[in-house]
Amino acid sequence: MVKKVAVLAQSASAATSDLLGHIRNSLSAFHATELAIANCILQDPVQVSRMNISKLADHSDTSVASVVRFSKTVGYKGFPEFRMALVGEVSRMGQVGIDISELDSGITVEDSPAEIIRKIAAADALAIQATAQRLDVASFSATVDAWEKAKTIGLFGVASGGFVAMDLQLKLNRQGKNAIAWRDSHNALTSLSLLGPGDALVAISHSGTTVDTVDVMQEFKNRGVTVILITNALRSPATAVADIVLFTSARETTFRSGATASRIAQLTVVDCLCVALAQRNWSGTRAALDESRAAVGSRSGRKMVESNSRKSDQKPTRSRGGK
Amino acid sequence: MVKKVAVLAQSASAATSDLLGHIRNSLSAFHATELAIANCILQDPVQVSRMNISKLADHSDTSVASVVRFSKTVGYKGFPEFRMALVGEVSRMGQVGIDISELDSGITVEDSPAEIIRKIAAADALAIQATAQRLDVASFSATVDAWEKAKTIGLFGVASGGFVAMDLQLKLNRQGKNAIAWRDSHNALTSLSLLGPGDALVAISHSGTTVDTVDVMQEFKNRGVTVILITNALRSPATAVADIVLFTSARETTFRSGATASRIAQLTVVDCLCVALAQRNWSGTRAALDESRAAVGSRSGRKMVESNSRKSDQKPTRSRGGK
DNA sequence: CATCTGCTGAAGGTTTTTTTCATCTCGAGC
DNA sequence: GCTCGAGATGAAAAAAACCTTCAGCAGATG
Repeated sequence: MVKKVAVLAQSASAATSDLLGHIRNSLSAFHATELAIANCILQDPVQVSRMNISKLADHSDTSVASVVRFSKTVGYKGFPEFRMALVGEVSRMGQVGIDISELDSGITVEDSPAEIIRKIAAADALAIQATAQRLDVASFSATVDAWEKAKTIGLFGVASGGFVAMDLQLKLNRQGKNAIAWRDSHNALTSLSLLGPGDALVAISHSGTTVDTVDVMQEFKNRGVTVILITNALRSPATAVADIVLFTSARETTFRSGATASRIAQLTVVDCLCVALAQRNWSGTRAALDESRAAVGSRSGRKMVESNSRKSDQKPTRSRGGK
Repeated sequence: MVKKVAVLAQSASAATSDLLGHIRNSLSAFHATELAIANCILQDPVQVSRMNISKLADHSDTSVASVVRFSKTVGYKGFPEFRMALVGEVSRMGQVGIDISELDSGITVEDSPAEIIRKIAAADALAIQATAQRLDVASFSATVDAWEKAKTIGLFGVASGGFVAMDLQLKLNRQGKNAIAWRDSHNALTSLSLLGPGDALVAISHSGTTVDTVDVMQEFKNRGVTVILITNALRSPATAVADIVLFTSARETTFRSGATASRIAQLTVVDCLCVALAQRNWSGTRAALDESRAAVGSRSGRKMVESNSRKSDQKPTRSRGGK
């Protein structure tokens, strides 16, 4: 009787990931051989999903080793995993037909308001699910470790990434964790001495190419700070510098100004991290939360019916009693 | 070396047929070991789709050989083919939707990191979809009308709602639309005269009960400004004041500090609005977007190559990021 | 009770995938 | 222009996954 209790994670929502879109997005970051492989895949995903590694290497005029490397680059443990993902994608495409490719076409001038809402919501929801599915659990845990260890956490992001950074500061402070958000490199570098070895810096950059962000990351890294990067780009100057990289998987559609889907994905990641951190030290967190809530409550005055305040008092439900 | 000319027809049709149903139907025709395997698969197809042949043999207390035989019995050339079919099936199943019952259980202290990620992502994705579905198109269009007409748009939100407001300001400015975000009532009321009849104020409040927000809304309304509210609460002091209300549908789970799912829903709504606004005046928007993009572009290009050469130090932890 | 049929797992052979390592390319610095 | 080094690439060895063969065993049948 072999009782397998192994919590081999990543169970249910295994389904949604926009693999092909992600590859198409990253085309510019690929090398010659990677590009050849990527083109092969994009050109006929169905065929490729039926090939084994040597066939694909052959078909793309590269070597098996390169295919393995490619699989790893796009975020899988090896070729079989990659192929599974591709099979899933193809299978879904076959079922819904246009659903995913519809995102590519983006939004047109003739779309009705209802259409706009539907398409954007679909893109955003997909971004979240794809991000969650592809998020590397090891890097995720490493980040939480780093945060737990850090006396102070620095946060950096420009433009819309800055809002995520500020949001994160708010969340960490609420837990009683020391955190400071900077939104431009000058301020960040001026405060360089606030962080030191054992501390952590979180940089948020959709493209990973903003020069200010890379500069800040490098400077802090030189001081021995653990540098964590949240980005959507598989390979970029920023990923080269970072100690830990957390990837989001968002595809932008036309008509959308900045990196909105990406920011939503970033928020989700950040939220997951905060919850994981809170979970590590539940009693302490609860105390801090209660305090900050009390402080806000007294200001909110009259009609404090907020559902939050009720929920916070419950302990999280302990699920199973024994082991 | 007898090459079996496997029944290709089978595997082709398998792409669209109901594999799990097929197995369930055939349960009675199976032998002891086959039954064990079948049960394993039916019980948790998602897990099984991730196992290799020996894991599955182990998990079902049978042998590798039996699993191969089983795969052939169900109509495939071998185990890999069978597994691909299963992956496809699972992938399609997952597409249908998120298990809602899961959300109610919330997050427990024992949840693994992977669990946390999955649950939060599901909650967030659900919030987006629910919001999109329930969003009242009439109110939505009315908001866009109001924005189009307004010379200046005021934006107000406190705490995390403030970030959404600032984000929105960024997006509107990028389109060449005049918008100002305030994050506390004092500043907002000081700038009261910036808005007048024909202009619009957007207030963002998850609960709709924050007293500052209601005050600001009331003051602007008294000046003849069209007041738009984005909130999650069906009835609140704020909804009573607003001219137009856009509802988000986010459920918070335990263990989550603020209203994260709610904020993500707010962002989605805001993004839809911006796109709809942009659509009304596409050519003008595109010009503005191009301009702002050019301005940013010239800043982020230059140093890419230089930082590449620094890659020597350390690579980011990739998939196998052990300790 | 002997025999037959057909399921079963272990062992060994085959294919597929991963890792390692020597070679190559390209750009930076002198 | 030359040298040097970092990274990219493919060949081949090593590892893993998979399939086939074969002997053992249980239950049915004459």
